[in-house]
Amino acid sequence: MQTERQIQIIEESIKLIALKGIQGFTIKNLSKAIGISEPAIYRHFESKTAILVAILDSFKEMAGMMSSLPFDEEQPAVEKIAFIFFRMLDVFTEQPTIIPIVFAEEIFKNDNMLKEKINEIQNLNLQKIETIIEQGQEAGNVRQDIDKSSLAIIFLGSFRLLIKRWDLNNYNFDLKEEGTKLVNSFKLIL
Amino acid sequence: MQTERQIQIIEESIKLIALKGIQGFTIKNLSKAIGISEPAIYRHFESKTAILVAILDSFKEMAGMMSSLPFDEEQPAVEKIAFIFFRMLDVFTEQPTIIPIVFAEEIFKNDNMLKEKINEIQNLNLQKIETIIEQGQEAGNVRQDIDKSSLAIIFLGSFRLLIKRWDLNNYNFDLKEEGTKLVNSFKLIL
DNA sequence: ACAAAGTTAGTTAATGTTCGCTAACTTATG
DNA sequence: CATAAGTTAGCGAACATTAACTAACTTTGT
Repeated sequence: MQTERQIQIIEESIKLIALKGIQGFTIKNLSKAIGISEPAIYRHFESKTAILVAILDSFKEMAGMMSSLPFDEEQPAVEKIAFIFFRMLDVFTEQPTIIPIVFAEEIFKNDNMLKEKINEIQNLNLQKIETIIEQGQEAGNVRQDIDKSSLAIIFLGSFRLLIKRWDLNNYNFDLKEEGTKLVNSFKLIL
Repeated sequence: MQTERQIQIIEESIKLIALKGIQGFTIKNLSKAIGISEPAIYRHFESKTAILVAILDSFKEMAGMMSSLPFDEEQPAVEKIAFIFFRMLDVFTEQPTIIPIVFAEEIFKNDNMLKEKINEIQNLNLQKIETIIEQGQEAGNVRQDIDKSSLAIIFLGSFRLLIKRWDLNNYNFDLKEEGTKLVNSFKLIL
């Protein structure tokens, strides 16, 4: 369980990284953002790395929730995939600060444990989509001339690029609109 | 024009960033990798930022070359796009160290000028592909029910994800093989 | 009921290390 | 002999973290 202060530290850390990059994520900047002294941070996390671990764990939890959505098996793959992506669009529009972290694995290249965690999260998402496509191909509602793994990479990859561009261009277009356009393209492709 | 030493510094910097992340890119690490003292670096670049600028400029030059390939106008869009992606596959297999930099804009979030440069490079690539698709749609050899911008994002996005995964998984699969598979899927989609 | 003991969450001051970078000097080269 | 390219020594600033202490609560023993 996390205390209120711990949650606050995690949230401010995410904001800091989103805004200033991993190099701007210092205990000094963090404590300033929260309004307590630097050593006070260490009453709630034993190290800076521990904060990063907590951030990634919260992301993993989120990814886990996303990938364990209880779908009606009868539903065509197109619908399931559209549902997942729309859900993600909601999450990112509500909390745009997580984008640079979720999609920037290189940030954690320093630490092997963190790198592993990021990789796990990515695989979780990719596999979920692959499974849905597989089921669709078996049920005959998804084209079979393209491999399920290729289709999964195509969907997730293009979705990631769209979201990253939205972030990089200071949210200057309507993500939900463009996202819907993209997902509709997915429907035409499947 | 760049001296031999400057080129060496740029190359070692890229390697360092690829291996240790932006936080591992320090003048100390750099000078150690090259085998000279720290102040000697400053005989060749006036600051650390100047090195990063030189790196991005070399990438931009590369992207410019890629996007100014003289295509036979008669050629169908599929062929042009396949050609570009195969070319990129070659570049990345030869120099895998550039991957984490080319595809990790967040690294440069600190500095606005660097951020701009990265954005420019990305737009260059995206626009080139969009133009090719547009020509293909006009010539009637590309489907018209999906917007050219969506198609461009789909191709570039999935390609990026594939390459990033190759990097993140320590090059443990055959990139050219998987890349060819993906490009063949593009052909089926177009 | 109440004082002693312990916990929590903060403070200021200071630790050793690393950062990018500079000054002053030396060596190698044409 | 002048210039380019290196050296050693050291700068101030920032880094993550620790030490020592304190005020405000909570728990415990009688």
